Amino acid sequence: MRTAGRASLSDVAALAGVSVKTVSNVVNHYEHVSSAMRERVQRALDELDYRPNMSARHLRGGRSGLIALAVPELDAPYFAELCRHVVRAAERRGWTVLIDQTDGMPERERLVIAGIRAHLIDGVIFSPLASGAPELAVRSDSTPMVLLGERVSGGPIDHVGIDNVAAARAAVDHLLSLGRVRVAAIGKQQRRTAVTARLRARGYMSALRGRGLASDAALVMQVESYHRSDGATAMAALLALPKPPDAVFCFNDLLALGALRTLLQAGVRVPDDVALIGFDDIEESRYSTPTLSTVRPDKASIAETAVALLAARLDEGADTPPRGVTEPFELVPRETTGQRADQ
Amino acid sequence: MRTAGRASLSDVAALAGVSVKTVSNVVNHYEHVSSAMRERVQRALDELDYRPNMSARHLRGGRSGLIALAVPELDAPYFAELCRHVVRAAERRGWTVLIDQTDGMPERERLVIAGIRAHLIDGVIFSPLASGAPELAVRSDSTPMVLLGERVSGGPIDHVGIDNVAAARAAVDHLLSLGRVRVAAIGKQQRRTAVTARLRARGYMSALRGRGLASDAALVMQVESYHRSDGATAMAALLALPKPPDAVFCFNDLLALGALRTLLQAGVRVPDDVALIGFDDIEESRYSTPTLSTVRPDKASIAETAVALLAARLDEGADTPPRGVTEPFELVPRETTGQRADQ
DNA sequence: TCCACCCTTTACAACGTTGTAACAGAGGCG
DNA sequence: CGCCTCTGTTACAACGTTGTAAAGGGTGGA
Repeated sequence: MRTAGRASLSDVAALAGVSVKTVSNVVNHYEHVSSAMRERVQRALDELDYRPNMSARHLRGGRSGLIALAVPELDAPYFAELCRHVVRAAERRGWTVLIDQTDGMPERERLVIAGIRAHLIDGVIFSPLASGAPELAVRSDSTPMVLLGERVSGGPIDHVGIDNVAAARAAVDHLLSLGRVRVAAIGKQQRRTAVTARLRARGYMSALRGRGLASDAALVMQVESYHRSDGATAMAALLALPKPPDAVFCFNDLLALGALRTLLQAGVRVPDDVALIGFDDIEESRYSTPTLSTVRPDKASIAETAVALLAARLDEGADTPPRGVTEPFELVPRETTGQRADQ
Repeated sequence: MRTAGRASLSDVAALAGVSVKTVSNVVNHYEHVSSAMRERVQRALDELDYRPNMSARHLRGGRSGLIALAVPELDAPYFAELCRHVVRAAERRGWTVLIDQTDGMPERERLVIAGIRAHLIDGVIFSPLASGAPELAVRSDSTPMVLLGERVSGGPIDHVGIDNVAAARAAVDHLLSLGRVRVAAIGKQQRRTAVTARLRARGYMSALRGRGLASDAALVMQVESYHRSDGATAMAALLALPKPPDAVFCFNDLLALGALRTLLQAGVRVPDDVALIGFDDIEESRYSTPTLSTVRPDKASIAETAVALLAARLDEGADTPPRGVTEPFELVPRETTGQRADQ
């Protein structure tokens, strides 16, 4: 037990006085091994503290037991929470997760799409930010990939996501149901590839139309990225308007929490003067004051489905048609839309 | 370019009509290859979209290019932010990071210590929660390991951390400098292995003594873990005391943000009635209302040092004496200790 | 008694890569 | 002209593992 885990099957075989294959059979719980032999080999295994060499197994067997999770930022709470679930779900299937952090940079995402880790990973779960259908369509690498987020139309790639239009509509409709009439939105994006932003914007417009309200372009704030600081800045701009909004829908919780900070600092009462709702239901939203209303996608379920799709794809090969799964979401009213404090 | 990345060196060699080793030489930019040959091989490489097989390289060369980061929880903001930095620092050295999530469970940490990933990773960066010196002392696996956190006395393991006693003392002293006289602490732990908690408690006591104040056991709150909910619960208990505190030092920011929620919900004014300070400086602390005073360890520097120590250990082997690095920290006063709003 | 079958163990090859050594050929020098 | 050195290319082996096939020995039925 003292020696380091550097012994190979042949070392163990030599010590036990048997063939390499017999040791391998014991390690892999092959059925037809006499119990005497099993015991003898096991003693040698223990004495040398044998650990299988994963690279050799992979080389022989073709699978590495590794999957990659490629996300923009690990420290964005939504992705941190998602990552936790993915690691757990992967673990249940005997997979280990390695991390690719793209920062949403086109070049980094291009590498993920091109399969920079081919021959290392069995598959990749990819949450694109800067890449859309065109970038994904030219993908030549054959490593199984599951996309998180929107469906890439026509692409042969499995994906899992939620109905962003419906979810955004539900959020905005919740604000409208409070009687608010000037509902702003924070989170519009310039980039062509920002599909999710576009869908949530569409849901926002749809909710307004549904109540017969005209939309006001001045109330739709564009942001560079989806951090607290972007939300804070956008909210400040909204407050500076001649006719500021009486409610704000933020495309994610971080934006909303940044906006909340600006509102409270400016002495605006939330929700009395301005109601607020976010998107993602990160843990933090349950502890802000006031607590943040939001839309909750089922992250555990998304993670589990993504890993399951990867597993299925791995078993089937690339021939079966791509699958798309839409996971449910839930409206979570809290104090920023007038809910009582009991969470 | 169409075909998937499944071609091997020998496929390329066959296409180019040369030996396998020549292709290998081209791939590895070996010096003595004629430019005509180089070009011919490159064409074949491109045509077949060759990607090196990492497992084969690892098997041959002994290194995998993978390191593990073993942390309790990825979705605790401190670890999420740290993880981001570790991934970046590793990337700079050509390493990929895979994640082990221990949940702070003894059994899971035992596996990390035992080297569950031996022969897969080149090294591991480990942030233990449930394991102390005894558990680490019996480590038999020889995979290089860098500990995040406290020094394991006498152990042969590199580590990087901060001076927790001094940092906690600085935090509490900051509260005392505001004239507070009943300073509570949230974050004490029962478990023997909770070294960090013990050191921060020691810093707390030391700061009180430094100002000639007696410590009151009723003001030191024990918690199960370091989540927002633990902080909220502990704060509620403190408020229920006959003589509640006028300041609270929380052993991390999450506890503090939970406590803050309880305070505000109870109508306590912060910092007027109760001042509050946390530890970690997670991004969230800059956006709560009021913003949270805290102690900032240099996470980027901790991550970089950890990876550098791993690299050094990998080059040197296990023979050189273990290194310990203490990274600096910084007191960050914000609104919960009366700082103005300009962050 | 012989053959067929099963149980147990083994030898061999192959996965893809690269270090080592070796080879052929060209050029320089005595 | 022969030896040496250098360039460019190659064959081979080995990293550790496991599937395949095959061998030795035993058992049971015909």
